[in-house]
Amino acid sequence: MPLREDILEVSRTILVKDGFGKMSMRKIAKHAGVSATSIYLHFQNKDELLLALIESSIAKLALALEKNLSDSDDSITKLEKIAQAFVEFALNNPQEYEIIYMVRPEEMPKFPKEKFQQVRKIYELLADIIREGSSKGPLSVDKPLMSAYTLWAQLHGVASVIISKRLDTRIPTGEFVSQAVEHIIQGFISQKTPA
Amino acid sequence: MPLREDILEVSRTILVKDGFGKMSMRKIAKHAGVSATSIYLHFQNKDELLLALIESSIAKLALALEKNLSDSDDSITKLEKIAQAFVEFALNNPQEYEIIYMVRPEEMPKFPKEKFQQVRKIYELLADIIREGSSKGPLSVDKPLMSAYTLWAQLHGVASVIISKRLDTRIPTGEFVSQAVEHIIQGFISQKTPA
DNA sequence: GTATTAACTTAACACCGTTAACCTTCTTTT
DNA sequence: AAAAGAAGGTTAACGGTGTTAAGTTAATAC
Repeated sequence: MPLREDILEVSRTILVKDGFGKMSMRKIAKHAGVSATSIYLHFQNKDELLLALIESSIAKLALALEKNLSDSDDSITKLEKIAQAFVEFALNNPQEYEIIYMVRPEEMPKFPKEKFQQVRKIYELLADIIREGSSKGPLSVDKPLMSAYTLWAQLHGVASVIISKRLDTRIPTGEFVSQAVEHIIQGFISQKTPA
Repeated sequence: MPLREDILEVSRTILVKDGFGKMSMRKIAKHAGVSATSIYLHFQNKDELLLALIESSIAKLALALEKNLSDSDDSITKLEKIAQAFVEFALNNPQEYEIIYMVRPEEMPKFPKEKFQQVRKIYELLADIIREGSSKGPLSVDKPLMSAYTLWAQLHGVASVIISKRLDTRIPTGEFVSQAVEHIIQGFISQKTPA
């Protein structure tokens, strides 16, 4: 009785094991013990299936970030921990991270914007910390939401560079991550020099 | 008489116009007035063709960056200009930028590492500026090459977030880019607060 | 003038996402 | 109990993909 959830689970397994490129409808069907066309009874098309996978991966990422939040920490420590957790999640779950942030837009032309709402929760989480650190802490920031996006883009850059194997082999990954994360967080603390 | 160069040119046109996902061997062949299999006389497979395209796109990017270099500028201005040029190139040539930095590794399993050497020139260019600014300027950096990678990863993050349409619709792109770039460069100028 | 090589061809293989049409089986309605 | 419908499944097929094998044609080299 392979239903929606079974298909999703099988897909997730294949995605994590073989990556998005190898995740075909026929392969999913075979692993679910069902014909390929059956999937279309539960999902409109592959994009919709992918979307469902993205949603669950986003939830997983959000959870991983929140797990590293402690009320007793000051804003900077919070940012540091979250930044570290973000990159760690990406490196430990490259296939899932990839579909969250790296699937190319022209491959999913009708990607519904409202489904990305879930990701916004992550930005709002970042923005909240930044806002907190900005009011009663040492963070010098005037537009928290925009800064949250900047932070996120920076972290994404670090993660994606490693995942897509674009890091120079001379540079050790671990060292790069910790230096980059430290540098990025530092950028939020520093006083601006007047122009 | 479509030879290697002709195929490359046709491929480049299709890539820029329709994107990587739509760039099929058969389509290239049709536009080159040749059978699909002919391409395999000049390129081992699609990955190799793609690699050649990546190389030429990298050269184009390197040129775009160098064009914005002026000896009369101080290190910070140089970094600012290059950073701006980097993101601008990405946004103005999204398809080419995508294949340079966003093509997933599992789609090109046998990607020869030494071919990425060309990209290194770009890092070295960044590293040189950082090194210069570190010795006789206000940049506080101890590992120039690693810092170059950090800078590049951050810029890539900003570019890729926009190209892959992951930027919140509430945030205006232009403003985001300029604020993010400014913030990133600022991060290289700032004094480190002692741990 | 034979041999080699470069450039090309068609036919085919094994995949892909997706659709159409059809078949069960179980549940609900009359 | 009979009819209707929904839920879950099927096979066959369309048009696409990258790629390989085998064969052709034309020029160039000895």
